[in-house]
Amino acid sequence: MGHVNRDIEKAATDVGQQPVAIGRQGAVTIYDVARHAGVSPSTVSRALGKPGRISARTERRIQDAAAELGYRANPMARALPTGRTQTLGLIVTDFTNPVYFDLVRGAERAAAEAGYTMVLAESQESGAAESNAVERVRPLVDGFVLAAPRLDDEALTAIAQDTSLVLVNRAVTGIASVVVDVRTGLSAALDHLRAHGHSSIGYLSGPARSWINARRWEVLMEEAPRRGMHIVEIPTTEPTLVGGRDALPRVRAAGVSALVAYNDLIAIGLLREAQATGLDVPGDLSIVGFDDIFGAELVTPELSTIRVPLGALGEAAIRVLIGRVDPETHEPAKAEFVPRQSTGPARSR
Amino acid sequence: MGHVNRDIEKAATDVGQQPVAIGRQGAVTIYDVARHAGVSPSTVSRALGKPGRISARTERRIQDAAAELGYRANPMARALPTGRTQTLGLIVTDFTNPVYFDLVRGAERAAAEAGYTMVLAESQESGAAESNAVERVRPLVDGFVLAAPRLDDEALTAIAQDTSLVLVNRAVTGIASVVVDVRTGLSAALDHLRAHGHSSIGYLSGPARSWINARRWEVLMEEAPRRGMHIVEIPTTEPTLVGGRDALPRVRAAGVSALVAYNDLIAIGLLREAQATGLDVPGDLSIVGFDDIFGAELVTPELSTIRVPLGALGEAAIRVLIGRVDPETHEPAKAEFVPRQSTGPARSR
DNA sequence: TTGTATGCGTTATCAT
DNA sequence: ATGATAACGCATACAA
Repeated sequence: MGHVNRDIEKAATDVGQQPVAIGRQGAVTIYDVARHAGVSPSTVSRALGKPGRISARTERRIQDAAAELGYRANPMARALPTGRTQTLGLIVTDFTNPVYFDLVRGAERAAAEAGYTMVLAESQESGAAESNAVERVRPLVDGFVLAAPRLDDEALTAIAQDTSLVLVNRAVTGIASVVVDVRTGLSAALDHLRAHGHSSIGYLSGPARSWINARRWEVLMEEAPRRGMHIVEIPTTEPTLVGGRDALPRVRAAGVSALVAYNDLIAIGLLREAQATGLDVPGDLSIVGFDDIFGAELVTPELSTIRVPLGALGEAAIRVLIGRVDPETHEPAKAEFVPRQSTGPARSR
Repeated sequence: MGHVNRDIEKAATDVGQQPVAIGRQGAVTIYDVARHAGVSPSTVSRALGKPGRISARTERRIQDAAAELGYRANPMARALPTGRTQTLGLIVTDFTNPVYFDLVRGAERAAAEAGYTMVLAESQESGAAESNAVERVRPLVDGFVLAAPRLDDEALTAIAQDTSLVLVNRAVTGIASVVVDVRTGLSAALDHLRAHGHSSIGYLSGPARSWINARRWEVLMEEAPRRGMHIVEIPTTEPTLVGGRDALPRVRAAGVSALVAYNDLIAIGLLREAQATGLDVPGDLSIVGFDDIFGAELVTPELSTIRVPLGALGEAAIRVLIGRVDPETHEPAKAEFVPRQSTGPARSR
């Protein structure tokens, strides 16, 4: 699959030995810097650790020596006595789900800004794979973020007991979490649909084990009747394009004129399948997505959706994790309805 | 932004102390396991390290003890004597660029499969940010993958000198790299366009510093004339939707009937802008994208594009990095033309 | 086969 | 203000 030269790791000796990946063998240590600056290793450690506590003169000398020798601290060696790795973890269920793009970016930026490095893991579908990912990541981070975990409360609580953990889009008592307030967005969407004459709508639901799915449905159940609208839950097989596509028969059977989907993927899948079978969107069917992922405004008609500030969410999760933000006082970000072209007047039939 | 309870790190004592993220303080070590199993620490180390080299009986006993105590090796402590962290890095220019989704996933899977964990970093645009990312990641990984680096050959060579490095979509003498063969895909696209009567086409180019951009243009320059087609390079401001959108005036001025874009983002940006100004695609303009990202078949008309096997590419990069695959013998993956709806007969005008 | 001793690079606790 | 020294948890060379 690749080509071109193979990287040869230069051994300490001149004879090339292991062509394998090796950390850094001839790295310069604080001992080298100490010798070069004519001080003791511990002084070097202090000078580079907290620039306040030693004489300005020797501090300069040490910094110069470090720069000259190209000294870079060994994070592993540092982690041993301190117990902190300056590394944070992020575990998502599916990389290729566009929902996570901005979340990952937001998290990575916040982490980098605070001097942390991100380790990333994917937990596929199952709780088992999620457990694996957790166990693999846990030992080498100072804490981690779990996005939309499928693990149950008990398992999560156990994890949080000896590792700092922040949940995204999932609330468990006793565990820090960052969630989005979807009520305003959902309400706006319902108002919009009602204004267009829709009185009976369907909710294309997400995974049964998903906390936010339950939350969204819950809010819908409260807000729709309040507006004199009927609402039914229409299950999907998976929260993807094909899940949306496969739901069309059930949607037609349900006889609703408008839909709110668990996410944009489902919404788009349904939209395209509906068009493929000759339905007009929004003429015959109004569709509202959720998340506002990349691609939502690429489809024709552009997808009306409830935008979730994913980037901000990822950022917030990291901030909470490193203690820069008190989750108690900070108020939840709000999802916002974005009307586009996939919603319109209900056709009387 | 968040809410709900704050995670409290349980100190070794019963009195809660630091509410901050701390690695793992009361962790069980090989000493605990050794005591529990009635052997020496080194025996434990061996039993857990290479299950072959000690008596089967004591090995069992040790494994049981480890399991009972919930022992998990400390990667940092292990990394110190061995010099290897069992961690691999991946640096991309932009997380939210859909091109990387599959690349990241492929890489993460290959890494996980081989027992490695991935650390991820984003290098924004500039070479400076890329350097930062490299320096931040480098010390804690056994090696890393750099996707479409903006750094110059010299800088890359310097990095590769003391860290294992694999380049994706960039070739530098002396550094391992994984690239895709675009000639077949490009040729197929040109054949397709010529068959539809296009004789003059434009190439919407990517970043000037991009190696693959140069490569693609090069191949186009060879293959188009060979088919009796004219080809012109049409620069874009950035490899994004807006870059494609902004290129429309130049496209019209160039008077070409078909375009090949540096990537799908540019292609889609142009496609939508063309439609917005009343042009018909493919009636007035045929457009071919590059990469086949998520979203390429979401637009109307669906985008014809040259598919790059990103997932396989990420996987291959990791395999090369950990030495599972010899980049010399493995032959490059081939890009493949995927005709869809954005290409069609040239309208005589 | 198993135990003992030493070192990995750094921070932290003592002295000085 | 600075220097010696002991951990941190694990791997390994050597001894038994």
